[in-house]
Amino acid sequence: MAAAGGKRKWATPGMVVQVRTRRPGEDGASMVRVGFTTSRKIGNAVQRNRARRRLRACVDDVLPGRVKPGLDIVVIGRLGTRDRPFSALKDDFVQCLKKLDALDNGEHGTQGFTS
RNA sequence: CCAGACGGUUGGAUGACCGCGCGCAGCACACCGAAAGGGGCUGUGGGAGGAAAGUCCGGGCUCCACGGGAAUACGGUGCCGGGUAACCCCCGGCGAGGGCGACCUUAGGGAAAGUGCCACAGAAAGAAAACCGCCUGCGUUUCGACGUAGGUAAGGGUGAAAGGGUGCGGUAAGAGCGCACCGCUCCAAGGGUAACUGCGGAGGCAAGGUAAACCCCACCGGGAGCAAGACCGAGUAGGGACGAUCAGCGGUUCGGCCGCAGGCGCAUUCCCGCGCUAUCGUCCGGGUAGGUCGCGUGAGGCGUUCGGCAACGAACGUCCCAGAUGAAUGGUCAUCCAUCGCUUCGGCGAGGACAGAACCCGGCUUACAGACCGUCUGGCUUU
RNA sequence: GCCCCUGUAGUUAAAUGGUAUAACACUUGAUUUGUAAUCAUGGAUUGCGGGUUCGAUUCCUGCCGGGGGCA
Repeated sequence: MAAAGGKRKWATPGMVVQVRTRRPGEDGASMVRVGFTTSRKIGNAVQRNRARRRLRACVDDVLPGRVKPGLDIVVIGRLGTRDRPFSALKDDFVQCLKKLDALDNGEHGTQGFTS
């Protein structure tokens, strides 16, 4: 919720991404946490689940080792999430991270993330 | 070959890698939690439907209520026979209606038990009825007709519907008044388990429609639903028991034991009455969050044989086949199979119907790209 | 998942089985120099599809949409 309320977000046809940097005092300062949101606009329960799974698969593909630690990321599904080709979906995600200045050029291992 | 009717099957296939939740086996950690309980890794097994949908019927199961029976009320069902655990379901038949036909549709008991309704129009909407018309008698007459007493349902007009239809005879005019044919009602041989059918006979024809209007008759029905229900069980706030301490006044057998006062509640004001009264500790019980079970061997699937026109039943063999709970089936790739578009006929591109289990079964209804199989009807052509 | 309620003009509501009615809003016209007010005027497949009936908003039935409740 804190991430969703923040100002840092970017939208593409495949998804909307919101980012928040955790304060030092919070738990898991070195981890990246990812949350997914799929609203009823997308369709019924099965269509929402499928959109959510596609987003999760996309994040699992892209994320490891490329994102600054200590971030909370919220990925929101849109109508396009269901039918968009997977490679385009990945491109969307990378573009979002770039625009939100979340990509990490240095060496950080993947400390794990929860969703 | 064209057009059509009915029934059934299927609901993309194979493989690879990475994931998801569940079962089983093994291993490890003592990781989360107060507890109940949950979790990690590895291997392995299987993981949506014919409608899983709508929640419209019928059951199982669970809790609640209930001594038995009957009646009433309310709700449902409603041709006959069969099937089934049961049904508003299914099968077979009957009647009625539709179609050239294959075939389809059908809430289809009772209208001489009673009540209601049938708007508008029309004279009249039900044991009826004379508006126009037709005919007869009498009276008047300006010879056109008018008045009056009757007869008459053939004609006109109204309506969804006007109390058989057509023709001939008959008559003052008419009329089942008589006759023929058709229809109808009643009796009824024979057939059929029955619904029903009906050889034959009788009757001049009565009894309009509506019961998905009230109703009558027969039969059936207790209520709620897995968010049912059962077990384990924090914290907080109530409840109970025990112990300790304190009180505005008085008493005291020194026990929160008794009385008074005060406060609060019994809708409100006064009087009376009734009930409860503070703090701390320990224990007990109900119960909430949370957790576990319920939860999948079942009216079960498949196959063969037998009985039955069929629905279905029986016997034998064989198989174990989803179980989530902020809720698992996904992602990517390759080859093929349908489909569509472009095509220089080599290919290229797009792209997969309706739809997603939530306690479980039997039905119904609704949605559905296509593909395949079988039976039958009508028409055309050829032999 | 289960259980209820509801659907009529643009909106809010009526209507014994018998021409779908009213208010507000809207369209068009009249009145006015113009506006308001006033007068006239038009607009509904009764959510959709079947059935019963001579006739259905009403009765029966199947779908569709909207709203509410149950731990």
